[in-house]
Amino acid sequence: MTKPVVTRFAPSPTGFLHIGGARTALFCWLYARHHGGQYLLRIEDTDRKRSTDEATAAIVEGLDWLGLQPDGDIVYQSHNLDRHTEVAKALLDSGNAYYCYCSKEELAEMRENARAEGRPIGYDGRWRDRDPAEAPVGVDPVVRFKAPKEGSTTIHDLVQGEVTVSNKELDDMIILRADGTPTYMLSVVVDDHDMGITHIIRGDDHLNNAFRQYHLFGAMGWDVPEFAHISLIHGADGAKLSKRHGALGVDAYRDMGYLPDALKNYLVKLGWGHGDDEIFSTEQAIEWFDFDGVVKSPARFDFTKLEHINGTYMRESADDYLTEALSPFILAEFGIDEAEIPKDKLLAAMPGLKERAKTLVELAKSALFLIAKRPLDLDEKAQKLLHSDAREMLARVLTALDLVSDWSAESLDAALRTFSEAEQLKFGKVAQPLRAALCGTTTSPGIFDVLQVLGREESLARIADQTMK
RNA sequence: GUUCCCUUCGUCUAGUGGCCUAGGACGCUGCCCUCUCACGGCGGAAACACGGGUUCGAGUCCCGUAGGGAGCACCA
Repeated sequence: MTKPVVTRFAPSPTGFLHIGGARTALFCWLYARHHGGQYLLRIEDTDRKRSTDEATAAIVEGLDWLGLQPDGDIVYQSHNLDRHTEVAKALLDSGNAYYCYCSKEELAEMRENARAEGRPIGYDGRWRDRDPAEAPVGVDPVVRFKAPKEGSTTIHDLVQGEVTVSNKELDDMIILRADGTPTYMLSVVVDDHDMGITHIIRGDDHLNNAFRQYHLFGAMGWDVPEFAHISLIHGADGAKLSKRHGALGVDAYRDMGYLPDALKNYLVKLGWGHGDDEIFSTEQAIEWFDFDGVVKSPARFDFTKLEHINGTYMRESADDYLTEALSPFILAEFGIDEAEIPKDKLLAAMPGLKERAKTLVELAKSALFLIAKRPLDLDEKAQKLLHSDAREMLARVLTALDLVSDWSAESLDAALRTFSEAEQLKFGKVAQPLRAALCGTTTSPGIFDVLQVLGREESLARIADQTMK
C-alpha cells in the first residue's frame, strides 16, 4: 500500500495567475485526481515587498474559474515563518548548518573571481569550518546549509528521468537571512514536508533547486518527495513567455471569450499527449493523465489552435449555458445591460449562432442583430449589397412574405423559393439582400432561422426599412 | 562563463530497434455540400537539426556539433 498522493501548486502572489502557472496547477490537480489524492494550494508570500493581497485574490479567482479548486484550506507560507526558523535552528544544532559572517561585498568579490577563473559561481564555504570565535563583532550572520562537497546527487524525476549533478555545483545556500527570516529554499522544503506533499510538480525552472532541496530533506531525516519538473510554455516566436512577452493572466483568456473547459483541454494538450486524442473531457483527462505522457521539450503557445478547440467546445455547449455566459460580453461589446438582453431570442437563435463562433466575443458580435433597434445600421458590405435594384426587389419580397400567415421555417422556405422562381433569380440573390436588411450584415445563421427568431412583425418592419419602391 | 535540460511537418504531437513509404490535430490549400458565414465530407503540400558510431536493421540506443531553454541572489 503506497501513500496517497498529495500535490501542491505553490505560486508567489506577485501578479496574476499566468498561463504557465495555470498549466502547472492543472497538472497537479489532474495527477492528484487521477490517483484519488489531494491537491493543495500554497501561497508563497514570504517576499512581503512584492506580494500583494490582490495577486492572491487573482490567483484564487483564476483557479476557481478553471475549476481547479484546491482541497483543504489555502496555506500561506508567511504564516509558517516561526516553524521554518525552528527547523533552521535544528539544522544548526545537528551540525548541518552554520553561521556565516561574510559581507555582501565579500560575496560579490567571490563571485567575480569565480567567474574570472571559470569556476562555478557560488559561495566558497569560508565559514563552514571556521571557529565562530573568529566572528567579527557587530555583524549579523546568515545561516548556511552544509551541502555535501564530494560525490554527486541524482534525482529520479518523473518527467526528466535521471538527472545527476556533481556536488561541487552545490554551494552552501543561505537558509536564514541576517535579519533572521527564512529563505525560500528552506521554506519550501519545510512546508512541503509539513503538508505531506508526496509529489512536487512544478516548472523545470526549479529543476536545479531540486538538488539543494533534496539534501535539506535528507538532513532533517525526512522522506524526499517525488519530483516532476514540467517544461515551460513559450510564446509563438519560441521565446519564453514572460509578463512583458505575451504571458497573460487567465482572466485575459476569460475576457477574450474562451471557455474554461476548452482552455483546460488546450493546456493539458500542451506538453502532454494521450495517443491521437485531441478533444476530451476533464473526466477523461483525469483517467488518462500520467507522467509517461508528459513531453520534456517546451511547447509554444498557439492561439489558433486554442480557438479551434474553443469553437468545438462552443458547438457542444448547451444553448442556455452559452446564453448566460454571453451577458458580460454583450455588455462589454455593446454596453447593453443584462436586464435589456432579450434572452429568449438569444436562446432561440443559439443553435445557429454557436455553430459560427469560435469565442464568446465572436458570439456576442454575431448576436448583435437580435438586440439592435430599428432602423438597423448596415455594415459596409451590407450597404453595397443593398443597391437600388435590390431594394426594389425587397419591396416585392415584403409583399410576398406579408402573405405568409404561418411564420414557420417551412412556409417561409416555400414562400421565398416560390418568389425567387417567379423572379427568375437564384435563391442567393434573394437571400443575401434579405439578410442584409434583416441583420445589417452579410453573414448570419440560415435566413429562415433569422426570420423566425426575429418574428413576423420585426422581420417585416426591418425589410420595410430598406425597401425602395 | 558554468551546470542542467531540450531538439519529429509552420505549430501541438504519435512514435519505447523491424508494424514508418513517419500517423493524427491546428493552420495553409484543392474539390464537394450550400441562401451568406461557419460546420461537415473527400483530397494535397509539409518534418525525424547536423555529423559520427552501435546493430543484419535507427526517428527510436551511444558520442560529438549546432541551436534553443532554464538555473547559478541575504527573490520566490
